[in-house]
Amino acid sequence: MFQSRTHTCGELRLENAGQQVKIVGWMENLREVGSNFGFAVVRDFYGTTQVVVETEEMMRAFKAINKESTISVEGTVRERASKNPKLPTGDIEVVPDKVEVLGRCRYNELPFEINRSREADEAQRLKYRYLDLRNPAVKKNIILRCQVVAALRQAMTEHGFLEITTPILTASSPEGARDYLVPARKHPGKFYALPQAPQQFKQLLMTAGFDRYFQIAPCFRDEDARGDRSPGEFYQLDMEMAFASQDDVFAVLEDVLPPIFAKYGTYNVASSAPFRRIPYLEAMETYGSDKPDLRIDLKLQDITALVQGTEFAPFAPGNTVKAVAVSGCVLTRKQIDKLCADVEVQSGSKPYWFRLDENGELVGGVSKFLADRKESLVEALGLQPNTLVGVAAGKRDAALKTAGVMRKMLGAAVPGHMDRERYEFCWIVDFPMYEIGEESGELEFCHNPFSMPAGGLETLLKAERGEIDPLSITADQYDLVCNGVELSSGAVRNHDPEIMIKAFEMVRLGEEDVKKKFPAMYNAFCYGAPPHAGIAPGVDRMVMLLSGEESIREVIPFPMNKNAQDVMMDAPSVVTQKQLDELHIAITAKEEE
RNA sequence: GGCCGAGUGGUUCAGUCGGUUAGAACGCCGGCCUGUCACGCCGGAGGUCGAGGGUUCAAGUCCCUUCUCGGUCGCCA
Repeated sequence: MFQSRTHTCGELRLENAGQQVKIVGWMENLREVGSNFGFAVVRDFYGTTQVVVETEEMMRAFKAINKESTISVEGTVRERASKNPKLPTGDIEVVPDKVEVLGRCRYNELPFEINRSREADEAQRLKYRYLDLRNPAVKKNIILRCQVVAALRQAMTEHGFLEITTPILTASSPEGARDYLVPARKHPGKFYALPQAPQQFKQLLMTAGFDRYFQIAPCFRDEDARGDRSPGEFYQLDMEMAFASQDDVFAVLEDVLPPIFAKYGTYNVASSAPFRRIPYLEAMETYGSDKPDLRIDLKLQDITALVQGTEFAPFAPGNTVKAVAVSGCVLTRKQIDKLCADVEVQSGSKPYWFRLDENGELVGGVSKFLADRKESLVEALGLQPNTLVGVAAGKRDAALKTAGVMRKMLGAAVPGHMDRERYEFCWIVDFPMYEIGEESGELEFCHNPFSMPAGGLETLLKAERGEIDPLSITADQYDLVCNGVELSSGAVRNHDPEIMIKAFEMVRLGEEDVKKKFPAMYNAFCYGAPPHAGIAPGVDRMVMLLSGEESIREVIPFPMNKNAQDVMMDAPSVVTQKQLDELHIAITAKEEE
């Protein structure tokens, strides 16, 4: 029977010298320094401890153990003859009198070296995630995640929020992303869906009279992955407040997040309340993005009027032309070309540039088309010698996007324009309620139909009477952005069935559609609902920002790969015909196995 | 689904203009070594160059097809 350890591998210090101890863990390494003399390293969750091997018998015992086997070592703590100041346990070693294998590693060659697993092929890391996670450098992100989640729970609880769990098996929702469907055995032909978010449940909780709700909520969406978006499932700090305004929601997060970012983040500096609020249209106009990185000091300027009448086709009338001027530009011609190529990949449109050189001459890129209007450009953009000007031209949306990508890349590439070592939060507010759909060419909801239109029913009635442009209606909807990462979307909800129906009528839908699409919520709101508002910051993305990782998979304990496969568990996988029969499922087409 | 990149011993990579027996580091195995801590030194094993087809006297290298992985866009309120 296993007898417990007396100490962990991170625990022993000089004052333990002379004590009889038992440590357990994985055998990380055996360094043979002499004949029948060497050092074994034992690693557990808490750290590593050196075991000194000085007898022929012990050397034989240790050499017989494959690395990464779990072992127990009983022996005496001794002060080291040569200490290692880099290790917490570097002052001592354990002189063993008994070593025992607890779980043998049957392989003497591993898929990768544990301490270098981060350099290994990602497919291998995911397949052997339990080995990858033995690496302290990999494990630390998961530990950070636990600490952040615990801190969020504590802070939300202290603010009077109740954590309430909501169903995982629920109804398919017609809005937003693709659902994960679960066939219902007892109801042939019918399906549950995994929730894309607890959106409707939390609004129902408000209607039920819970004043402040939160949940570290799993969300499921069947959409393709990104570097910062894991396929399949992710976690949100989902929250909702009754009898609350936009300001109330902002106040809570402005109170909850900065201390956690400052404490657990790589940078230790976070914006303090209140965060900057930037209207959506202003963000697009000034930063070319609805998730601007405010650590970069560059802003976009509109030069459409200034470039009229040039020979350059992209500057032709009807196109929008945006510029971003970067002073003190040290980039070489080659670096500029590379950067432009990267911008084109990310934005989908080709960017242009010109430069005011050291002598104040207009040179490079599209400068030859602009020579005749140098003065006005220099004045309008406030150009100093040695300034690079990135230019984006095209249809308004595309030009803004391209200029925004360029702003981000130039800010990162040219020294002096980005203060990296901080967390810079902002709210993006006043999102448009409606847009003209690209396919339909008609008015559609821009984001989600649950948001309260600014001004409520009155605004919608004005639009209906033709007194205002429906496209000018904004929603009480907001995004939380940090360092160019969209952490979260939230809104003041539309809790009034009358306004809800009117909002739907604007897009040629009506009461029946509302009832059909959101029966529970519509019915509930007919029984008296409180005005309420909420938000749901992504936990994975927060931990990503805090850890400084570029890939979201580094902060998820068991991530799926890009194609939404779990290569460790082999999911998704085929199931038996019996299971299919019980679920009334027939496979109509299947790839060859 | 589109575009870009990658795929070479267990792992990470190099491989020039198509030309001798495909190299290195780490890991593994064996030997030496009494204070290492990424221990060191000597030696050794280990490769269908992702798969299939083509061009050629000759293909890791060039062409076509395909698979896998990553990035990106579409998509994701």
